[in-house]
Amino acid sequence: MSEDTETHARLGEIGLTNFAPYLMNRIMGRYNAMIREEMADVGLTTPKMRTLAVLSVVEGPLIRELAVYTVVEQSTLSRALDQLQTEGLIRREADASDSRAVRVFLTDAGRATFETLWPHMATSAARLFKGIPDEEQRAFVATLQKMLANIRKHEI
Amino acid sequence: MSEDTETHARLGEIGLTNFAPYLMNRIMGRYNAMIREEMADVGLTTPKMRTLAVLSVVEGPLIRELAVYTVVEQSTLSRALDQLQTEGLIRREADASDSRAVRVFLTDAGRATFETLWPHMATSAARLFKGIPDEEQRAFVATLQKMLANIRKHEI
DNA sequence: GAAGGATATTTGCATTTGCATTTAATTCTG
DNA sequence: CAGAATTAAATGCAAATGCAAATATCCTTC
Repeated sequence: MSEDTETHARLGEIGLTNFAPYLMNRIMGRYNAMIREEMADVGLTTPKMRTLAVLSVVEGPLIRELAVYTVVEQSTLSRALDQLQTEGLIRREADASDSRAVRVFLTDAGRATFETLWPHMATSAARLFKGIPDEEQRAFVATLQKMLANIRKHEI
Repeated sequence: MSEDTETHARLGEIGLTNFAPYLMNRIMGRYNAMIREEMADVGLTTPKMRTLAVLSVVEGPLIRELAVYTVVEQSTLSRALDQLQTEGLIRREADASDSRAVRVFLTDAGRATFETLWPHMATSAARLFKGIPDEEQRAFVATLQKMLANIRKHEI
């Protein structure tokens, strides 16, 4: 099936505000900017903040897995981990069965730092959904999960 | 109303894959990466590609408006416009009533370039929604529009 | 109508980013 | 089991980014 020969409605016909990727970029652009401004005060960049968030939920992932979860380039992540390690918020640990691989863990200090961050993230997320009924929110998340399954490259 | 004292469910309780901002970042990370890889072949960066896309729909916006639409920092956009102008894809034009302001227009060459890009963008967008019924897609976009209204800082 | 403040864009500069490469270790194949 | 191919992570380096400052213009107010 050659997708090249498919015909698509023009963007002008759909309209920018009916084109889902446009809306999602606009929304996440603002959401991420809000979080970033708040985190900058505490000396955290987006990759560092996301690392803490994911590690609060996922125990000891490999660095390459963490790169997928955080949606951060592996080389960028590697450097973010250097900083977090220096600050004592995470620790790297060699994988038991594969000595190329490195697993990453939150330290107690890292977990404590994330606890102070999370309310800001949760508040921003709640603001996104203000005035949107629970049922609609659940349907929205369900659609997002299907979309991720459609597009993801990695099995995690 | 102090939001600082609100209590939020922990991220661990919600689960990463039920947290909408996480899902949206994962999805748009992959979507944007796919587009970026394809555009790199043609010498277009994300800011340049988005500029062409928005200009195909919005006639002669101010640069600061274009920055909002494209979700690109204004200084970054300014430099992207330099390149697009050099390549003959857009032109800047002084605003009639405010000589500080600059309006941006697609040239014929720019429009032609976008026409070749759009099928890729549309195909990637369609892939996101593969297997998702039309009705669900419409509901999803409607929710996105509400979310944008909730979070946007600018009146455009 | 002049001065002070606001706004639109560009530019200087230091930081961040990402691609490509390197290093190190593992797995596959004949 | 040797050697080739693959994989994980770190690093060198050029390019992209974003903040802050500069420049130019406009608006307000007295």
